[in-house]
Amino acid sequence: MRVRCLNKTFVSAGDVAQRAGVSRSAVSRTFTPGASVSEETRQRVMEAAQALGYHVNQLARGLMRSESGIVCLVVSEMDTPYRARLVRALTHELQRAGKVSMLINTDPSDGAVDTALRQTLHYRADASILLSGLPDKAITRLCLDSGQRIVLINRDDDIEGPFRINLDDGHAARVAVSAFLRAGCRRLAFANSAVGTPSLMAREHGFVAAAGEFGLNVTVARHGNTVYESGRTVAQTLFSGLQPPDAVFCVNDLMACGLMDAARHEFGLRIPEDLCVIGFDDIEQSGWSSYALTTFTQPVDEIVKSSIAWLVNSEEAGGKRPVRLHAPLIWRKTIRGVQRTG
Amino acid sequence: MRVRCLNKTFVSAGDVAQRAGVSRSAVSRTFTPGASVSEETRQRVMEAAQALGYHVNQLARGLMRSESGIVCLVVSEMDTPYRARLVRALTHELQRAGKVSMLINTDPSDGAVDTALRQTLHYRADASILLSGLPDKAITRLCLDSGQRIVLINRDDDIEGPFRINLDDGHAARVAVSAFLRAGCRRLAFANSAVGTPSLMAREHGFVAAAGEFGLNVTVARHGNTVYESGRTVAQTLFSGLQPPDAVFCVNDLMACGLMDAARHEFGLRIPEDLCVIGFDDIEQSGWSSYALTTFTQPVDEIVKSSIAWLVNSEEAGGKRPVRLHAPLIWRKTIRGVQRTG
DNA sequence: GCCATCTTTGCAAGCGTGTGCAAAACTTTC
DNA sequence: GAAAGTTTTGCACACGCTTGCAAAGATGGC
Repeated sequence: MRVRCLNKTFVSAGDVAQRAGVSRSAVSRTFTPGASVSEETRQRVMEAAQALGYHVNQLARGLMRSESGIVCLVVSEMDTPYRARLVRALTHELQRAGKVSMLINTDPSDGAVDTALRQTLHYRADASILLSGLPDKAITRLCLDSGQRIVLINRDDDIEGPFRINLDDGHAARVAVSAFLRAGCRRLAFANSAVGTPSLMAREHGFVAAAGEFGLNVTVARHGNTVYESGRTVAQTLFSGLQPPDAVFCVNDLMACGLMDAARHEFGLRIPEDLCVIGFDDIEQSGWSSYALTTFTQPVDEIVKSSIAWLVNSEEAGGKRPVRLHAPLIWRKTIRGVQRTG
Repeated sequence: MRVRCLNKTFVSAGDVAQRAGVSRSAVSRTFTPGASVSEETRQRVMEAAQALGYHVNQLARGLMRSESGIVCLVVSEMDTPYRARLVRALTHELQRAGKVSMLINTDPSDGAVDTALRQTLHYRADASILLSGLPDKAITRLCLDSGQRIVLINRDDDIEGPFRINLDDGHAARVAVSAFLRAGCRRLAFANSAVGTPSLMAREHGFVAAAGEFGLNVTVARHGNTVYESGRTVAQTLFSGLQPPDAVFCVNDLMACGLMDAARHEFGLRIPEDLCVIGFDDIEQSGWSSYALTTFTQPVDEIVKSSIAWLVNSEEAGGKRPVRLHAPLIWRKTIRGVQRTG
C-alpha cells in the first residue's frame, strides 16, 4: 500500500477558508487576479494559505475555465542543437507569459505525430507548437475545432488555420550564391538530407535557381537525416567525383560540420582556400574555432516572440498568411575574400 | 470576442453516453482499464466516441484519482548537449510509461528553482526530475509531503527522501589519472568551471587525490560556467604559465572542446603529441573528427531506465542510498599510446 | 436619518471525471 | 423453474475549483 503522510495529501481551498474564517469563494477570489476581495480578507486568506502551504490546483482551475495554461511543444530529435535552443527559448518565454510547457517527443519509435498531438487534447492544452513532423490534416482540424491554437515553425505546409512561421529560405539561398560568386567559386554544390521537409527543399531549390540565373549548374547531393554523419557521407560523394566542388551550401550546420571534417581530414582540403562552405542555423558549434562556419542565423528570439504573442493575444485570430522572417548571414571564416553584408 | 465553433468546444462523456444510449458511468468505465463493462456496451461506446471525437479529459481524471500522469522535468541550460540528450531520452521513456512530461526551465532570469518546483505543485505532478539546480530543502519537503516523488540526477545533495542517482566520479577520476600516467604525462591539470556543483567537485577532488597517490601535483583552474568558452579561458591560464601541463582532465566535454581549440589554434599545440585530454559526458561533438575526444560516457539509458522504474513502481519507496552508476571511458584520439580498457 | 450606489460576501450550481453501492440482468446449478 | 451466484449498470456523490446571483455591508449625498 502506498505510504503517505497522515494528514491529507493536499490542502484545499476549503481548508484555507476554514482556517481563515471565510468562505471557500473568498479564498478562490484571493487567488484570482481581478476578483473582488477586501484587503482585509485577502490578508487573512494569504496568511492561512501560507501557513498551510496551499497551492491552487491548476487541474481543477483548468476544468472550470476553458484554459488549462498548458502549451504543448511537439518535437522530434530535440537534442539537435538548433531544436534544443528553440525549446529552451520557448519554455523560457512561455513561463514568463504564465503558461507551462508540456514536451511531446515524436521520435519515430512510439507512434506518429498524430498520437502525440492527440495526447495534447487529453490535457486540454491551450495551444500546440510543432517544431517537426507534419501532422495529419484531420488531427489538425480536430485540435483547431477544440479551440486549440497551433503554431507551425519552419514547416510550410499548406494547412489552413494554424499560425505559420517561416524563414525566407529563398532569399538566403540567393545571398549564399552571391557570396560564393564573390569569393571566386564556380563549381557549386548543395548538401541536403533525404528528409525532404518543405523548408529544406526551399533552400535547395532556391540555391539551384539562383545559381541558374548566373548560368551555373549545382551538384545536389542528398543523404539520410539532417545530421553530422550525413554531412560526412555527402562529402564522400561530392569530393570523390571528377569535378569536386569548390563551394558547398549545406542545408544545415550539422551537415556542414560533418562535411568540413571529412573534407579536411579525409580529402586534405583547406577551408576556405580550396573549399568554401556556408551552413544554416548558426548552432553553437559553428562558432567554435575548429569550424568558424559562415552561416545563416535563425532568428530564434523573433520566432519565439511572435509565436507566443500570437498564442497569448486571443484576439486577432488572423494569421492566414505565414510570417516570414529574415535569416541574416553571419560571416566567419569559411568563405575567402572580403565580406560584405548579406 | 473569441470566435469558436458553434458546437460545444469539447465533447464530454455525457455526450457520448447519450449518443450510445447508455449511462455516463458506462463511458467512464469503457475508458478505464480493468473496469467492468460488457463487450457490447464497450463497442457501442467506442463507436459513439469515435464519431464524436471524444477524448478523456485528463485534467478531470487527474482530479479524481490522485495521479495526474504529469512528470516535471526541472532543468536549466537545457540546450547543452548532454542535458538535451537526457531530456530527449527521459521524455521518450516517460511517454512509453504512459506519463507526460512538463518541462520547467530554471534559467536564471525568472526566479529560482524554487518557483519552478512550486509550479509543479500547481499541476499536481506525480513526480519531478531535477537535472540541475538544487532546490531549497523546505520546498523539497513540501513536494514530498504532497505525495510527489523526486529524482535528483547527478546532484549528490544531502537531502533525505528523493531518489538520488549519481555517477562514480571518484572512480572515473582514478581511471583518468592512470590513463595519463600510462601515456607518459607528468604535468597534470584539471579544468573546472566555477559552478561548484557536488558532482563537478567530486571529479576535481577525485582527480587531485588520485594524482596525489602517485606523488603528483595537479594544477587546478576554474572559470565561469561549464561551457565551451570557459574551456578556452582556462586554456589561456594553463598554457600561458611557465610549466604548462601535458595532460588536462576537463570536467566536461564542452570545456574540453574549448580547451582543445584554444590549445591548437592559439598555442599551436598538437594533440595528443604535446597534450593529452580527457573529457566527461561523451556528447555528440566529442565523436566529431575535429575533436575525437577520449571521454567518460554518461550511461544515459541506465539513468533514464532506473529513474523511471522508480517513479512508476509506487512500491518500494526505498532508495535511501543513492544509486551509483559507472561511467566507462571511451577511447578516441586525445591520449597517446596504447589504450587499455578502463 | 434615509435612500441610492458601490463593494464585499456566501450560497449553490456547475466543470468532467471516477467509483462505491445497490438494483438489475444474466448465468449457472440443482 | 427457482435459488444462488456472477456480471453489468445506473445513481449519486466526490474531487477542487470558478462564478452568477442575490443578500449584506459600507459609503456618500441630501
